[in-house]
Amino acid sequence: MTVISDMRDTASRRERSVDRIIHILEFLHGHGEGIRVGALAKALNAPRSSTYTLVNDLTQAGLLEIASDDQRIFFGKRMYLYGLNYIRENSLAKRARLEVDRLAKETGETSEFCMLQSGRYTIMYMRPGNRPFRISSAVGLQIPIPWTASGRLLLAGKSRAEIEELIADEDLVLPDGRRIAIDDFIRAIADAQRDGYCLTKGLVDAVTQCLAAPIYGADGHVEATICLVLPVDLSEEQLGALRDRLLQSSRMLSTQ
Amino acid sequence: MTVISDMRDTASRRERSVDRIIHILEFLHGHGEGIRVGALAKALNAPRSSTYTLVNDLTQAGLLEIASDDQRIFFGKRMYLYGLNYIRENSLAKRARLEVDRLAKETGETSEFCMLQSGRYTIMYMRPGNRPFRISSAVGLQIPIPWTASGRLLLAGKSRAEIEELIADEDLVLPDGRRIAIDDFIRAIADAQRDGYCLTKGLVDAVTQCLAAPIYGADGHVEATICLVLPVDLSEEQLGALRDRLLQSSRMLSTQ
DNA sequence: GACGAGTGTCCTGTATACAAGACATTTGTC
DNA sequence: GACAAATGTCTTGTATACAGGACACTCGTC
Repeated sequence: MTVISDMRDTASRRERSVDRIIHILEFLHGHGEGIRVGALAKALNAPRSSTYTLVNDLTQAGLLEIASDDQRIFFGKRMYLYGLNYIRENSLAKRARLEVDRLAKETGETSEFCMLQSGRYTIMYMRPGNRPFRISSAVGLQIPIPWTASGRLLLAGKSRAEIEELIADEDLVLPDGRRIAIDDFIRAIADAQRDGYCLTKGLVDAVTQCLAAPIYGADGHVEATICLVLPVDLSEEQLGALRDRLLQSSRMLSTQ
Repeated sequence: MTVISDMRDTASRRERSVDRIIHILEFLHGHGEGIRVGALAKALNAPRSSTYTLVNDLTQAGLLEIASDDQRIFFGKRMYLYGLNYIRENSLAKRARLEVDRLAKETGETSEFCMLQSGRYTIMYMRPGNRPFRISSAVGLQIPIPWTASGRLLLAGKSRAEIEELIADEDLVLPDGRRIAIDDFIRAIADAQRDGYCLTKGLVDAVTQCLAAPIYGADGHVEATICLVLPVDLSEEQLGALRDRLLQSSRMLSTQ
């Protein structure tokens, strides 16, 4: 039965609106900007009429909004408000947010709280430091796992096969065009697991290094990370002090 | 036809899952904390079996999460990530966020960006100031409109009937038990509209005053507000300077 | 001004998603 | 340890939500 249902052509069959909604939201998230309803239907390979009614319903509920100028639809105010509930009430997120604020204040450096969600790496919360840095507005965006120190920690404990399965080939290419060898990457994951932290230099850009520490869940696996975004030209002592402070936060958040 | 459909008993009829989903999310937002599936179904007067399948679908999609300890469901990570898209991409929200950060930095005072959504007042974004204040974590929560200076501006231009319609009776009662007379409230709205800003003292608590300025939309109505949360014991000059600075932000955000 | 491509709305038949209810477990209380 | 009140899963029939397609508009483009 499952075999048949898995095999049948998914292209054109009646679909529940729940699934349609989930697909719409996931598409918009990946797309990153507004899209007209017609184009949305085409992109999802969904019937136009159904898409129109669904989008209208979601828009009326405020989950989506239609740009008044070009009629493109995108996430709405309500979606934002609903989402805030998560970061406010979720136990780990709540504690992590406070700790990131504290860490940024004490060290003066940009601090972040990061997680993996369905194989994608995301900065969940960030507090900028005192340095006159470019403000990265990457909060909430999906970032290739190999680009980050946190990513190496989050994959700790996974087998080579799992890792290869999880990492898309193009994600191994850095913004400047360099390519990370998969063997180096897997070695870095093992190192990070052994050391209990991870430091990466000049990955996303040449002037920053990233120092990340794991946050362990109840079952002992790495549930999230907390990390510092630093300039590359720090002394060994400075870096060591920051690492000790970061590991303190890491332990604090790991112990339930 | 519409009359009949409006009149029929809404309690027990087949409902589309879109509507069920919207009701679930809206309920959770109002409820403010997790709830078991059974209780959710009862609260929404929805069939248990449908509620289970829907909640399971939404949980698998990450829009909802089930607390591992007591099986309560609440908003999930994905919902948060989707919501971040709004604040990142929405034109007004994007500009307002930057301006709030700038305002907080320049003045050293807690600054907020507020909106009305389906008759409820909400702090959309906040940046705390330098004062050792209690941090209000009311971002994203629904707050009674009469408790706030921004609320008075957001109702500008509405008729008495509309205002009475919009304000629930219990919302006129302040946290300390005092009750705002509806006539005073309506007068305050007119004053705020005339002055182009609004100052309220000791409404939510005795030691703070709130200074709010309107952000006008393309059609000339008050679309949002930007405001400062201040201690009550400021001098006239200090207050005047802050007001001028705030009105500058207000104009900046109003002009598309 | 004819044409193709797109948008948004409405109608209709039927495949199927939903509601109801049964069942096996778990949980808490006396 | 008996009982009531939950939870979570599964099956089934039928009311209806969805897909398809038609229609009337609005664009640009040649």
